[in-house]
Amino acid sequence: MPEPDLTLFVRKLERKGQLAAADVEAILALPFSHKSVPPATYLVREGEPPRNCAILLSGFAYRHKIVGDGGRQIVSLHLPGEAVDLQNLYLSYADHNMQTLTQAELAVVPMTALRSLLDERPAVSRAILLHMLVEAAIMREWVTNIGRRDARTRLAHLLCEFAVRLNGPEQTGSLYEVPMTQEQLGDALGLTSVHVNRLIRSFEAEGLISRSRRALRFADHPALREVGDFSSLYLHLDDQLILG
Amino acid sequence: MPEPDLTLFVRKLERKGQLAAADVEAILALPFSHKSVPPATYLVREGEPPRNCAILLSGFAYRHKIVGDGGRQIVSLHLPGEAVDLQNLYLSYADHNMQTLTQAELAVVPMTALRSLLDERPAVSRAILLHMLVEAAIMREWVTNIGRRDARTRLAHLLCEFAVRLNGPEQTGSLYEVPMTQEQLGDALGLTSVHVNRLIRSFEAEGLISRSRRALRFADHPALREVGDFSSLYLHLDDQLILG
DNA sequence: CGCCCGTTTGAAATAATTCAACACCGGTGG
DNA sequence: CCACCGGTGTTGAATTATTTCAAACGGGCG
Repeated sequence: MPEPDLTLFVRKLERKGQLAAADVEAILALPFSHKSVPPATYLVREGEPPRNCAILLSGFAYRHKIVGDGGRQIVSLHLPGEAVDLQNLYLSYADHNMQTLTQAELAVVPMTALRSLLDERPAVSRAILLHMLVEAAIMREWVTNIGRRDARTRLAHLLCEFAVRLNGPEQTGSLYEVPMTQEQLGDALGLTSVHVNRLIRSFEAEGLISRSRRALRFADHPALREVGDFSSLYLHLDDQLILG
Repeated sequence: MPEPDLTLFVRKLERKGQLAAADVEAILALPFSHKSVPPATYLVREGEPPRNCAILLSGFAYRHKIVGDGGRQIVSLHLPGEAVDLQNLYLSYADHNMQTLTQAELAVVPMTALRSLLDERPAVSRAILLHMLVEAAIMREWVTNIGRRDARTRLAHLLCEFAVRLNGPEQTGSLYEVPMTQEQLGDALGLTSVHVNRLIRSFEAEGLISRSRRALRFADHPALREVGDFSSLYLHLDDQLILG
């Protein structure tokens, strides 16, 4: 196993805003401890004060909230390379839970180190801010997806988003693994697992997707985009940091 | 009419993070043009590159997206004192629309001026970042509200949120005006205006609220919070900026 | 006065949930 | 090696929340 480090995280930030060599070094010099955790590990619990910020070196994670009647809503999904607790950076307690979806490798960075990095390096601060803006844009799309699209469209939309975030915009017909159970998909979409199941089966019956165990293939990618009312603009993939 | 200025905006930022006198001065020195606009004025349109950032001196605004079948989803509401285009600060085009809800007074600040302010003043940058974190927290709650609560709970929740954001946490039984039509409420909640109407009437019949024209009184505030599964924690009202 | 936008109400239609049972699959222990 | 187990996926039938369609009402404003 390679010595774990933060290069993946740096690369994600660099893709957005241009960082000077000194900025990159400062990030890589961040103190962290390495951790490997099983699926369904809690990284943050609602109500906790955030002491650390976990960066996903590998594996997937999700953010969720529990409502009064026990229902669960997944509010975001996180891919390898993402810093998972940035949302708590300056807040005194977490308003949501964060849990791993799969087995995952983490770099756990003390919040204080992160905060002083941001104070000292405006370029890093801008890059992080831009990253948060994109996260917010994704959340706006989720609100829209859940609020105003029917179940079929909603699911197709999420599948498209996931594929694009994972493989970039041009993964026509590609194979990928959705690391979620149908119940988790339901919790992300505001649907029941039963209904998600029926929708998946009908996508399959219509030849939009094909499956083998948990892996999923976009049999007809353009059609699925169409069904999902999907456009990747909100992901701001090509957005570069605007300066001045 | 008083000479318009940015003190309300400053005060909102100050409530969160402590700003030095020099920071406050720098914000107040921001160049802006003053504008008074009627209800339903578009401040930003999806696809536009953001050149300016409007700050609401008075009046309300909302952010929304349009889906394929013509449906509209309101993704956030904005109160006087809020900077409305911060979400586009570093993005090259807007992924949503921004529209005034009521008649409004605006301070229109050039994006470039705002960006250089942030570069020069880390404290302001932190305060803005904290403000964005709170906005994100609200959006997580909206996703949860729309995705996992039934229509009745959902509406009660939104009414509670609005009351607290407007008047602070202790406005028991207070009178306030919801500046939205029932159709707009529906678009914010992922419901139809017809259904919103029925819910409002039933709240009224149960003595939870009372109305006179557009104004609304929380006749039984604790009960409405209960119905709405509402807790104000996610608004992070008492959160102070954490340093170091 | 009359018009228009927003509200109100009812009845019929439908999308999605609920409940319940069963099948499948990979993993574990006998 | 097989048997069993728990979690996940699959399917059907009945129920329900919400939408749709349509019509009427009300009040503020030109």
